[in-house]
Amino acid sequence: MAQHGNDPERSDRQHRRPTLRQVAERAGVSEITVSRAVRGSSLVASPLAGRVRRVAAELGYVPNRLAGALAGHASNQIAVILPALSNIVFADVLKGLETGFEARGYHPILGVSNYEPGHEADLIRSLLGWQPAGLVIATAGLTRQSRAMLADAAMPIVEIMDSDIDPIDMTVGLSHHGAGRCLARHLVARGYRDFAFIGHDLSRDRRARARLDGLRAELAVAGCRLGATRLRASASSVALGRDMTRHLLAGRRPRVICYANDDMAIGGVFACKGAGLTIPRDIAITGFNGLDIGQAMPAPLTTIGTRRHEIGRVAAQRLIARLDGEDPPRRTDVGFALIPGATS
Amino acid sequence: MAQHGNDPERSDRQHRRPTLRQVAERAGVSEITVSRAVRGSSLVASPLAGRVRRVAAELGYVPNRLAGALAGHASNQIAVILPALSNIVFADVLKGLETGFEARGYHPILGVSNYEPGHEADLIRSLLGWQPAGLVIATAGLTRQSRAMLADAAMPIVEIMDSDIDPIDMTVGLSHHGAGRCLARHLVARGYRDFAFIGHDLSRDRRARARLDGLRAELAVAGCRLGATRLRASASSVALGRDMTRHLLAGRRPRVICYANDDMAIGGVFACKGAGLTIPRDIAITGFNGLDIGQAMPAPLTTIGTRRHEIGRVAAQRLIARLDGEDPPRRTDVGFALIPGATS
DNA sequence: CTGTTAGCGCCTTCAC
DNA sequence: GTGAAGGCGCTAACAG
Repeated sequence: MAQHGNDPERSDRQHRRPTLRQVAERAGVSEITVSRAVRGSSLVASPLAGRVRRVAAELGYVPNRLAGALAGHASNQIAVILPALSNIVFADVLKGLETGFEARGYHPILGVSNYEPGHEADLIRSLLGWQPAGLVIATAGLTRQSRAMLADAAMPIVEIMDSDIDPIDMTVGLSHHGAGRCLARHLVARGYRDFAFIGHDLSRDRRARARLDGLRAELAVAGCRLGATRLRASASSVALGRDMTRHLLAGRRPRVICYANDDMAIGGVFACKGAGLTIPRDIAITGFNGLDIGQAMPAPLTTIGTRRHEIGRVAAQRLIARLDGEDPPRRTDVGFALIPGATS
Repeated sequence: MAQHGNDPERSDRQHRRPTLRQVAERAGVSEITVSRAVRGSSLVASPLAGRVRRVAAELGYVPNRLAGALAGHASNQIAVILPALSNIVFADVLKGLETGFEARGYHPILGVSNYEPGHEADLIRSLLGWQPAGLVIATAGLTRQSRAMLADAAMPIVEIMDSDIDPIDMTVGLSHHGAGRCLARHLVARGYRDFAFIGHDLSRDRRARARLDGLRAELAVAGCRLGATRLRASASSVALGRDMTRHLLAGRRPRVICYANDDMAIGGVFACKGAGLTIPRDIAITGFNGLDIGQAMPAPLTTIGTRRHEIGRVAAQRLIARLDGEDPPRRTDVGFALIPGATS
């Protein structure tokens, strides 16, 4: 009946997609043979496989992966939980993840925690329900419950961004505390002694907090003090960095201002220039991340370069390695690099 | 036997998660009752429902959504296909989508096409296999095949970013051609006559191409000509904008340089300043997108502001409306806004 | 190499 | 209100 491929029941966006059975009937073979042919199993004779695949293509057959994963105990979805998407950092990481996973046919299911541990817990529960093959998370602060769910999940888990933690399963990232210390040493070595800090809400962003702690610790070692430390409870941005810097400059001017990240530091550069200051003669400025834009400025920003895409790529690789039965390292430090720049 | 909740078979990350059946047995009811209780159906007496839910929680029961979606013909995943994640634009859109969907319990499954139509087609096929409840796509250039798959898919589809297209189902975006024309009119009205254009690879980015076409068309109307049009086949970035501008300035200097987007325009600002030019006295510069950083610069960028988060949010809303049986508009133009700035 | 049988875990439909 | 039967579409395991 469906001989001439013109099905009268085809009512626009309502008709059901063909299943294995339809293809099997049309090709005159069993369902399992179609299943094998479509998946490229070598258990089907080549000519037959070719014919079956042709029929499948004609019918526009698309395998139902829900059913496949349920029956085969193997989803190729990966849960990915990030704290934010508002700056380019996590977009870079996500791109790295996507690149690494995509090449092997895995697809990310995305959740964004907004740096809220409670919400993060909900996301974990919710995404685990899809029985993903693995989970990648840049934590916002795991609750006890979150930790229990992850410890219980029978799948590879990669905690990304921070290599200082003791991972539930694996971690890929860098030492934020170390990055803060590295920056401090650099600045002290250049002779700076009088520091201030400007950042966004660090109670939620633990990694930014670790950088500040590292900075402060190393300055203490050098006998310096971190002076004014201004934090504002809002998302980081260029405009915020600029405005907070203006306020800071209204008071006593420090010799160096360290910022929580490049975005804010760039705002700081604008504010200082606007105040008629020459960088780094009158004031030095540092950021964190090594964003393209900071390095493209007339005076490239002094900052710590991070390998965000690499973190994503390697995290994907580690997770896949585990799925392939290998035994990848529990902890991977992708490192960071001081970028001297010209603002200090 | 599992009386005291201490299962000896619990070998770290190997044990199977409890299913409806386990919960049912433990609670002394049928599976379907547990199913109903867990989903909050009113078909279960309150006290019973409470007890069942308590048992489920004790056992750490997490519903298998794969099975749920397969049996119930309703996944709550949404396929999202974007051309890139390398600049903040699509990260903003994705955040908007995530926000809109998350509130209703939908989760995005992400694919990135890298502006490759062939890859985009693969992604569509692949993601449709998960039987998502809907699909959101910022197209890279639909192939005939892609178009057929989408037209055939029995689900709401939102094509985002561009409102000029004739959508397969729905569209949410803005008129890029209109944005180009708007910018041209603004510049002509301010008396500019001598234009150049700098952009990245527009053969792949059709929307950027549409902006250029609109700009050119409107300039023609005003009797002006778009002079040097430099395009380079690589991803857009601040550094690329800066370098291409340096090259351009080595030749005849135009009165205005329009850039494909803000990133490149910011690079242009840096290059012009580096060349000792005063903006806008010696040369005017325009971008596209209205990024935070462009507006935080000492001289805010002349640009077209786009509502990226809004596009994502509204796209999610439209898609959900359709799932709720409503009849949302086929075409939604979220508009754009000329930002006069101080660089022209 | 190909096919048959028996589920995966859940939900719809229909009895009670 | 609660439950029993059957099936969603696919694949593992085994049979031929």
